[in-house]
Amino acid sequence: MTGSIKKHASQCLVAHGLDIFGDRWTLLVLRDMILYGKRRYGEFLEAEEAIATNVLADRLKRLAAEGLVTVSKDPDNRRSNIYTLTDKGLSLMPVIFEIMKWSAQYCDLNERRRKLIARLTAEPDTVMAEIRAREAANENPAETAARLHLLPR
Amino acid sequence: MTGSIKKHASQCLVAHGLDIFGDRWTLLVLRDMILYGKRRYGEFLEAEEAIATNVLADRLKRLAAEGLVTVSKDPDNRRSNIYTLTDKGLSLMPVIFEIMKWSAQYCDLNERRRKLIARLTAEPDTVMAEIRAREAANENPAETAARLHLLPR
DNA sequence: GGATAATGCTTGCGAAAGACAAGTGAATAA
DNA sequence: TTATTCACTTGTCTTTCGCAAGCATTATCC
Repeated sequence: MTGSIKKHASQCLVAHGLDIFGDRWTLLVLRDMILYGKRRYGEFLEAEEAIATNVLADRLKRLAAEGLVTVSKDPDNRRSNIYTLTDKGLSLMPVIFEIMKWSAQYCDLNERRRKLIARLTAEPDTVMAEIRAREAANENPAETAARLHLLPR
Repeated sequence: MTGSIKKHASQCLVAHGLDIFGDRWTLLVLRDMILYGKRRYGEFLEAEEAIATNVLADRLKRLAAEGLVTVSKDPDNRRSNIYTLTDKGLSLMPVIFEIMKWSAQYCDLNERRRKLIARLTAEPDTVMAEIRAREAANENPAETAARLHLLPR
């Protein structure tokens, strides 16, 4: 493993969360899975933030070790792993939504994003249900993002 | 400055938030301010997670640069700076609450904490209003934490 | 009023983690 | 059966972190 990231060994609930996803990359991988339905190594590499390959491999291992994702082989292509969100991973949706809502207060938003934020604010439970339904259905990323209006542009 | 932490230079709202508080320490400092009402360098050093002095100095500078806190001199002790949350800093309360609620799902909680989480879930707006009121009143940390039942034990 | 202590940092250094480029091995495609 | 794709791993360099020590300013003690 590339790194082992020292844990805070703290009783605090905030610190416990940060032990698991409090670094520069883990939440971005989870964002790709939750918002965009990405499930493959190569898909995560396409993100505009350009995570390094070794760091991505490390974070995926860690996410699996923490039980936020499960790993399986793609039955149609045995080179390819498929990373699937567990309930524990999906339950981070509210954290990600609140980060988005916070940022939205201090950024210029285009129409699309304004609508998305409005929806996350007005009916978060509906959005979460949609995302859970998509996970259950194994829909492909492009369709998903478009259908759920989660794309940034 | 100790570090300058490379930014993601991303359009994404999640990435934008992480550019500001997506490291191992920033949110813990904000937790100390928001939950416990801490306002001085020395108080932050007392946290059980034991932040390094240079990292703390760096994060406080950064928080000020991002407009999440303001810095002033303590009128009663001119050695001491006072770090005060701005509205932008206080508006991170929902993010911190959601992290706590997420962790709470996967940790054993004592009675005190269970009550706190129940309250954060049932009436977050009331808790946020109390915290804002405390900020406005400049109450001291020990009193605050006790009165608002925010202490971990 | 001079020594001592408290406070809030800064500095220096070794260690850990990250960024980048290149390489590897298994599976698939041509 | 050769080439290519995919998912990593490895190696090297740079950045950040952790720790101990030092320093400047203000306050306190005698």
